[in-house]
This record gives sequence, structure tokens and C-alpha cells, in this order.
Amino acid sequence: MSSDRVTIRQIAEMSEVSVSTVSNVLNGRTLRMSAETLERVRGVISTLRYRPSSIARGLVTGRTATIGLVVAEIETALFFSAVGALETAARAAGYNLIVCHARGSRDEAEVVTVLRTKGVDGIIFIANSEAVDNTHLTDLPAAGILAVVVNRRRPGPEFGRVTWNDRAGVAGAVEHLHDLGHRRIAFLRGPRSRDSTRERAAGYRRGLKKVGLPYQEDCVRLADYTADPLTWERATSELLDLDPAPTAIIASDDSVAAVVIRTSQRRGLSVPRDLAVVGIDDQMFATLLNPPLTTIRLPVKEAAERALEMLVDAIAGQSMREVRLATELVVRDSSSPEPRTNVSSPDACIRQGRRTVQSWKE
Amino acid sequence: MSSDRVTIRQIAEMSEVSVSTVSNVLNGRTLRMSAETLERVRGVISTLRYRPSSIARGLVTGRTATIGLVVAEIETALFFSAVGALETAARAAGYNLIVCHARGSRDEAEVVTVLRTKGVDGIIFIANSEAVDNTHLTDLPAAGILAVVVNRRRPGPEFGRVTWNDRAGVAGAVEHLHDLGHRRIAFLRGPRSRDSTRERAAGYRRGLKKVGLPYQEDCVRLADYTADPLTWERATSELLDLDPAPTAIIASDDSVAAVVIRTSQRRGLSVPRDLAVVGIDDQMFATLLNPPLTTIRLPVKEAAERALEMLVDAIAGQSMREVRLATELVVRDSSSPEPRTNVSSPDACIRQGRRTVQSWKE
DNA sequence: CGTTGACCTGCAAGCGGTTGCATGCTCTAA
DNA sequence: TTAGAGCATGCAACCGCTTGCAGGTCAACG
Repeated sequence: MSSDRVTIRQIAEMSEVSVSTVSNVLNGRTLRMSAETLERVRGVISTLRYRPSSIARGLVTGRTATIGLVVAEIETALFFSAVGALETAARAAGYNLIVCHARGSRDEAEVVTVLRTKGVDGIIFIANSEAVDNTHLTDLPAAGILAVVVNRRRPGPEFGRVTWNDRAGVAGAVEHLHDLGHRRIAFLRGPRSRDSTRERAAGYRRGLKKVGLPYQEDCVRLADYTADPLTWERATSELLDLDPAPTAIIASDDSVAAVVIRTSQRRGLSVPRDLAVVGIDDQMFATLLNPPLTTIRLPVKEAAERALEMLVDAIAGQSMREVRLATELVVRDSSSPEPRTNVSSPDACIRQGRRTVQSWKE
Repeated sequence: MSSDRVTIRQIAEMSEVSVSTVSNVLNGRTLRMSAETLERVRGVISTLRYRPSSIARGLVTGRTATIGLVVAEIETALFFSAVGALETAARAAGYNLIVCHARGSRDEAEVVTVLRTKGVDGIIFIANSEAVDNTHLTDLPAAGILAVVVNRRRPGPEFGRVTWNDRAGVAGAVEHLHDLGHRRIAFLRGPRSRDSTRERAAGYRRGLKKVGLPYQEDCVRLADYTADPLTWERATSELLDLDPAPTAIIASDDSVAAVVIRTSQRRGLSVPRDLAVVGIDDQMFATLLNPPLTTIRLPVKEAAERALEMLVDAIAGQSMREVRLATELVVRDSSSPEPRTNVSSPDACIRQGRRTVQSWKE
């Protein structure tokens, strides 16, 4: 296919030097080289638009300038921003990304072996759940594969790790709602299979404790964001049927929050006047809802960048680290303190434009 | 790094055969081979978990089983689904994806050269705009690089191409709204820089013509989905201020549609009773809005699959094709014929669950 | 004038595979 | 008994590039 691909040999011939000299030019080993030769070789390279085959180079150096990205559950819109951020950061650092989507850990094991045959310089695993089987990863360090896990349990100290603080995020949301005067704050939890769910539940409890509210069993319901939205609707209705009904709901994620808003509006409630709603993720559409959604932003993008940075450092010989990032509460109208009318006004626009941000670290 | 990577040589030694024999086993050239040898080699391979380096193999065969994916404006959530679909399809066909995000055509040119050094077997370009500069692509065929473009102008007949029918989609939406009784249907167009915008505008005109409605200049406004949502809000307000105001709006995309819904609701209008709203894209959140959004679904996922299929066929020696896919109108409540109340009812749930789908091809 | 460095450049081996063709073996038939 | 067919395996070149080290040139120095 690559019929007439330019090779280093051709460059050498045309510049009337040896292949090694060209290689030296390419790799900056140019210290002890006559300016004349250097210039000549460079000239030929640029006129022929020669780019050395990174695959041949990789074969001998063991470096391919490629890193593998293994994403679990790529459908989750949230993780797309991570992929984008990762790609940007990687390219800035001179790397390319082989992106693989793993469905389940068996699949992941297979993906990893493929990635190894491709000679990637390292692998980043990004999951939306910490509760993943890691057994197939434990032999990576022995094989000399560098790896960083994001939002996921760490298979061993040879792995880099980036997480974010779900617990503090939810606790902060509870505080925020308490500040607004809410005294009965409900919590929709995600599926138990995820560690983050546990963390968030812990954050909910902690937040309540901190502001001095009792933990009430009936205010916690399951709303599995991987399940059918109808189930979220039902969970919301159950909460709203309580007596006294909660005046605020923290939802499993932004999608669930959207349905919470819709469900309560259909019951004739006004958000935030009758019910405050807080989401988790800060997905792109959060700002487009009516009302715009207050939500806990997960630092997915930053996590991606830190993971890449860590991996690149590791390739350069440094040892792996563990980083925990802060989440932030982005306050929008769905938890606005003042009741909103449904009528547009200049004032409303301004209020909508405003955005308050608060961060929580451990 | 890959300190003790197993090589074909080791396998050869342990099986007491030559390297070539192992290679023959690996590549299925096993016809004239004694069953005993075959089994022995296979045994060693599997006990040592040997996987041949695809990079070394690529060097000699010229095939890397890797294809490049160049995505323009990766932030667009819509295209993430394409990436996911592409990855799935690629892996099923035995390929991996190097994903690159190109911002602008200069960047794209650079990405392409990098991809070439990595020895990709082909490249898929996917853009959310047909109006991209293609000059830097025209030399790809000469270099023996196979390429498929998605939703984008075709640089030449050597390129594969997959598009979808924006025009018919919008025309169909107009028909749908007309069927519901709407006689004044507004259209929010996207930025002029995109071919799709022109196509959609043409579809709008054609739809009007088909149902016998006049084209009214004042019913068309710009709502650039890459711009600030406040501008969408303003465009919506301008439409609603008209006298007579339109009773239906086709929005530039789903995000814009969400804002249209919000804006009209804030003015005290009820969707769809007072105003029908149709989006474009069928993004994930369309179904979560209040009311759920009727939208023109673009076959992004299918396009990705067709593009991959075409590329794989081309690698196998077939020539490129051009495919145009149908769009479908997904009817949800935002254009429901019957007025909706804001009060929940069992009936409402059922109606919400329903989904009507209609397809338009050229 | 012979040596010695400093300074450039090229040789050749090797990375981990693939592949055309030669080689050696076994077995059958003349 | 032996040539030839047929089969199983190995040889060696090659893919495009890197790199340690040898080798060659030239000016200055003793």
C-alpha cells in the first residue's frame, strides 16, 4: 500500500551520507556534525517531506510514543470529555492514544494483551466505577507496562492512581442545601455495585451530621442511573409522597436529576421554590435544563490530565503517585435560595448567567 | 521496559523448531505441517502466553491492524457515540483505533502525517461539518493511504464517503408538524459555515412547499449551536414576539431545543400545547427533558459502522463507495398532538414511553 | 615529520518478526 | 537398489530504523 514511502535510506543516498548520519540528524545527535552536512541532510528531509516510521523506530527503541486508553462503559457521556481531554494532553506531550472500550473485565484482559502487542508505552484505565476486577492487571508491572488507573481501585503501588472526592462533594451539597434552609434532604443513590455510590452515601451521612440533621432512612432511595428512567421517576414519586416530603433531593447523577425535575414539575411543584434539586457530574446539558441544574462537578477532565502527566513522568523514570482531586458544587437555579417565578425577566437572565462554585477536598 | 518480553525466538527454541516454523504456525500456514509439530509449537505458545509483536509484524507486512480516526470538534457529544460505535466495530474486525482530535485543518494535516508514521492501515475522518478544507488530504491516495470521510465533502473518488440526509430529515419534521395542524412553523438555523445548515434550510423550504405553506423570512433565525445559549434564548424570544407567533419551532439541535423549551416555558407557554418543539441529533438527554423532545435522529452510529466496513473492504482490495443514510424523526411529547397537562397521570407515563419513528431517505 | 587529539562519518549488528526458496527426509514405484 | 515425488522444516534476506564503536581526516604540536 504505502507504495513509495520515503525511507531513511533514500534520504541518505540523496544527501550523500550514510543512513546513520541521517538517523543522527533525526534524533538530535547533532553535536559533532559539520554544519554543512547537517544542513544538507535537513534540506533533503524537508524537501522530500520525510517522516521516519515511528513503528520501525519503536521496534528498536521499545518506545512507540503511543499510549493505550482503556475506557469502561464508554457510553457514559461523562467519560467522553475525559477521552477528549486525554487526547489533547497526550498529543501535547507527543503521544497518540489507542482507545479501547472494555465491557467487563474479561474483555479488558483481552484489550490489554492487544495493547501490549502494539507496544504501547503505558496504559491508562478509566472507569466510572471503582468496583472492577483488577486481577488481570496485577502482572502488568512485572511485564514492564506502566499503568495509571482513574476512578478505580489501585491494583498495586506500581500503578498510578487518580480519584476524586465523591464523599466531600455530596457532603458539601448537603451543607449547601442546609444553608438554603432545607431541613429534609433526600438522597437518590446509584447502584450498590459502585464504590462511588458508597462514597456518596457516606458523604450524605457526613453532611447531615455536620449540619446537625438526623439521618432518615426513608429519605434514601435507589435510582440506578444505568437503569430505565421510569424507575427514577418512581423513586422520585415515592420521595414526594412522603409526609413530610423532602424539600430537596440530591440525585444519583445529572440524568436522574433531570427526571427528578420533570417528575416534580408534573406533580405541580416548582423547582426550586417547592423542591431544590442537585445533580452529580455537571454534564453539558445541566445548564440547559429548566431550571438550570445545580450539580456536583466531577473533575473528569483534570483527572485525565493528571493521569497522563503521571504516566509521562513514569515513562521518564519517575515513580507513580496517587492523586485525589476535589469536586466542586456548581450552584445554578435548581437550588436557588429565592423562589423563582415562571415569568422571564431581565433579572432572571442575570441570575441564570451567574454561577457559584465551591470546592471540596478531603 | 518490556524487560523479558517473550519473542518468537524463544518459542522456537523451546519447541525445538525454527523461527520460521513458529511464524508459519502463527500465520496459519499450517497445511503441510506435521500434526505433532503443530501441537508442540501451539503448546509452548499458549503456556508462555506468547503474543507476537504486532509492531514488528507491521514493519515487514506493512499492515498494523490499526486504523486512524480523526475527529473534528470532539467536544460535540454527538460524536462520542460515533467514536464508541467505531471502536466496537473496529475491534470486531480485528482493528484498533488511534483516535485523534483535530481542531482546524492545519492541525488535521499534522495529525495525518503522524498517523502515517504510525503505519495505520487507513484513516476515517469524521466531522460535524462538511465545510472543511480538504486540500491536505488529496495526496493521501497517491501515498497509498485508504481513507473514508463521514459527513464531509469527498476529496476525491478514491475516498469512501458516508453522509446522512439532513434535508429530508428537516423536510420530514415540517410535514410532521403540519400534520399536527401547525401552520406557522419557525426554523432556527445553525451557523452558515456548515454545509449541513444549508441542507437543513433547504429541507425546511422543501417541507413547506410540499405541504403548501409559504416560506416566511421572519420565521427563520440564527441560533448558532456553537455560540452562547443566551443567543439562542434571544432568537427564541424574537420568534415568540412575532405576530402571529409561530406555533412550532424546529431548533438547530437538541441543545438549542432545550433552551427553546425553557424560554417558552418561562414566558408562560406550555410545550407542546402552545408551542411544538423539534430538535436535531437525538442526544441522550433529549428523552429526559420536560417534555421529552421530538427530534431528528442523525444516524451517527450507523454511519460509523458503514465507514469502518467500507474501510475494511478497501483494505481487502475493494474499491470505495459512497453511502447516504436516512435520518429519522423520533416523535416524543414536545410535539405531541394532544395538549398535555402538567399533572402526572398513569396515562402520561404511558404516553411518554411511546415512541414513534419515521425515516426519510432521499 | 611523525604523533596526537579532536572531530566527523560510516560499519555492522540488531530489534522481532515474515517469507521465498532451498534443503533434507521419507516413501513409493520402477 | 535407486531416482523422484512429496512433504516438513530451516536458511537467510529483508522490513526501516537505532546505536556502539571503529575508522578516517586534518590541524596543531613536539
